[in-house]
Amino acid sequence: MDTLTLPPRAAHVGLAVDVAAFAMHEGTLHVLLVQRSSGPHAEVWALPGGFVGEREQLHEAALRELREETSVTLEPRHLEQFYTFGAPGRDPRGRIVSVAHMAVLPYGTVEVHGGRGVQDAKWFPAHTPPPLAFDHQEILSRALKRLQVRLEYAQLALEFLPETFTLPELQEVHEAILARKLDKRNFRKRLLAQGLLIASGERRSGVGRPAQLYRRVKSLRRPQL
Amino acid sequence: MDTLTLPPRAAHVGLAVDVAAFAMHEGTLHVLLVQRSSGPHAEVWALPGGFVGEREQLHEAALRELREETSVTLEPRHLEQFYTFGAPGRDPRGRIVSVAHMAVLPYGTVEVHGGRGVQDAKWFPAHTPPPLAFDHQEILSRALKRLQVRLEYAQLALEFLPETFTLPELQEVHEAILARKLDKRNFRKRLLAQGLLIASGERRSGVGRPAQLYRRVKSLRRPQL
DNA sequence: CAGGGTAAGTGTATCCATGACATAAACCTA
DNA sequence: TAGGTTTATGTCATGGATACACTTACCCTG
Repeated sequence: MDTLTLPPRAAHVGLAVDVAAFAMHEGTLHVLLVQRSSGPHAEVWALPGGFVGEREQLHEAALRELREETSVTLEPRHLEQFYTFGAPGRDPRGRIVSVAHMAVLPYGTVEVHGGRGVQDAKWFPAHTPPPLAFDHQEILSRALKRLQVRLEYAQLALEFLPETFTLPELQEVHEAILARKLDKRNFRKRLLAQGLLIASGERRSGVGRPAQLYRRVKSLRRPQL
Repeated sequence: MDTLTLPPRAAHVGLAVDVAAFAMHEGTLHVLLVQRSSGPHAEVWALPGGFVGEREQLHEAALRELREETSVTLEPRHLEQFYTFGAPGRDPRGRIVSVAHMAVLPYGTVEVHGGRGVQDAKWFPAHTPPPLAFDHQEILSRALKRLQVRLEYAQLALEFLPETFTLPELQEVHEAILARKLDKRNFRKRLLAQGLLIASGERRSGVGRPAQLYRRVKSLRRPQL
């Protein structure tokens, strides 16, 4: 019983991770997808993912697959396991169980190209993705729901933005995730009341009145990851 | 690519389930534990659990292990996957990843005895368990937290009780899970306002004024399981 | 059968968070 | 300098949560 001794019926269960990685792009929430080049569902778009190494943490596997398949180099600002999908038959190759993760990449991280085993990698609008391989549509739906829930704790929305940002920009992030419009005045009230933001120097010279720039406060308490 | 072809480095990852099963007993929240009879951590108490079969749903494996190891025959009123633990080294036998589940058993389900591979099975106070094998203390802590969160949706507390129950009994369940006292009047107000309970005939002749009996309303909408 | 013990049951006032809503201020450009 | 465009701001009504003390109903015992 010292080295691994599994019952024979359990020996062929494969363990994988899949990652729904989100980022803001032109005011819309986007999700990172890869186009499969081989295996089942070739040519079809799918969430980045793959098998977990023998000595690998689950979240490490998620990060590795994200980098290998999409050439995204930046560290995700947030990475969170949210559900494990294990229905028999979800993968035609055999019994494969996938620990699904939700990730947030900072604004503007959109330069991706296919890597190992995939022919392309691109951002798609998260609420209206193309047809997806396997049960990835369900995984994506659950990831979106989790993202929306996490938004209540409000810290997470900041991870989509650069270090300094305006309140309208932050509101745009919330609206893109929730897929609905919010009231400007109430949004400001609520966000500023939380005391997570501090103002700095003015900026944003575009059209109309310039907007105040904010940055996030030091970080009083860390949310449960 | 038709039969399972995994990269060699992933071949020896074992997939297991563990179950934190809760029930009310004498006014205290209890968790069901088994005493291991062999393997690592023999003699030590642990959450019921074991390996997932090749053609088995995850929640089916959880139910099966619960029955096999503890002789609990009743259906859990609630079963929910809540986190997957996969740190290398969490099990000395090798790389074993465990999909952890939280279950609620109805009130009074206390007749258990050890089954396959365990020498005993007993209920313990959930907030003050004995030393546990592997990382089961952490799994139990997370299960408790999830149970507390689910309490907000308030349906779940009813699953701990028999079909008819009094408001003080329901309050006792909430207090046992949250590990703090609640105000009687506010509790009634809140619970009755939800419209999930309907009164029936009076009863409960014990000491003091008799308490009104309630039962849960049909079930308007099913919570996400 | 009366009084004491015990637990169930009830109402009000306050506070805080949320949502609806319209106008003024700052900058840019033509 | 006038018009366009976007940021910024305050009030009122509503609903939910919290704090808090006394009355009612039944049982048991003397």
